[in-house]
Amino acid sequence: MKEKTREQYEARAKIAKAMAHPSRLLMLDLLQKQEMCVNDISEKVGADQSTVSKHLSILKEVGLVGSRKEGTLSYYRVTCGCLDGFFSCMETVLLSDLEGRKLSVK
Amino acid sequence: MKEKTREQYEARAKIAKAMAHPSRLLMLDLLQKQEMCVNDISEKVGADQSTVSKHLSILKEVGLVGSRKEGTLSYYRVTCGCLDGFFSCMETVLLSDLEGRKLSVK
DNA sequence: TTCAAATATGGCGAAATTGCCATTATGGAA
DNA sequence: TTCCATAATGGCAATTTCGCCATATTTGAA
Repeated sequence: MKEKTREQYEARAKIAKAMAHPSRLLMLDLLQKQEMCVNDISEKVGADQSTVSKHLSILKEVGLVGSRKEGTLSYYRVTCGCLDGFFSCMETVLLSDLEGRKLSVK
Repeated sequence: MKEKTREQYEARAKIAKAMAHPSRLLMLDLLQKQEMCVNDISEKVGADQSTVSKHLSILKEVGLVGSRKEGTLSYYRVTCGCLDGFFSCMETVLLSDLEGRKLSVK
């Protein structure tokens, strides 16, 4: 696989977009540790239930989380096992960025 | 490190946002292989020079790329070594998402 | 069926993002 | 200096995202 198509980059961008929000990153962190229902997530995140529900549908849309119904409750969970690598890379970038700034500010 | 602050999630979200665009993902792919100047990137990406320049400043802002000047040229390059993990995780998500859809469509 | 709890969806204004054009730096050559 | 090539920045309209309210929808209990 050498050259990638525009479609492939758009598909990737959708995933990055889904993660490009503080609340959704928090949700991913939570849902990676344990399955949770919307109301509990809403409390943890501190946003309206409808807002959280929409965030969850965005994450689900790109396949980062899955859900199951139990009565009137919807339980969400992270479905992919590679998020830790994702996050640790972000931390690496943040740290190296700090060092870079120290240098550039002189 | 147990609980993360909102600031930490916002910092991560900035990085995810920087990657949340097809052209910027393509640029990261290019600049990971080799250093390039703005004009060459512009041609490869197929967008205006000013557009590319702004994209690059977004990537640089969060520390994903660095630059050096040589005469009137600005050479950009990827500064973090963990992007491959990033991208392969995205591919994993995309693939598992496909399988999931096969099931859900019945 | 009627009611209540949990979740999903519609809608809307506010805020952010996007991409091009035009303009402004910046640096090398004549 | 002037001219030219490269890159960065301002500005602006179009598009997208965001978050809440209000309203559906769904499911179980009474």
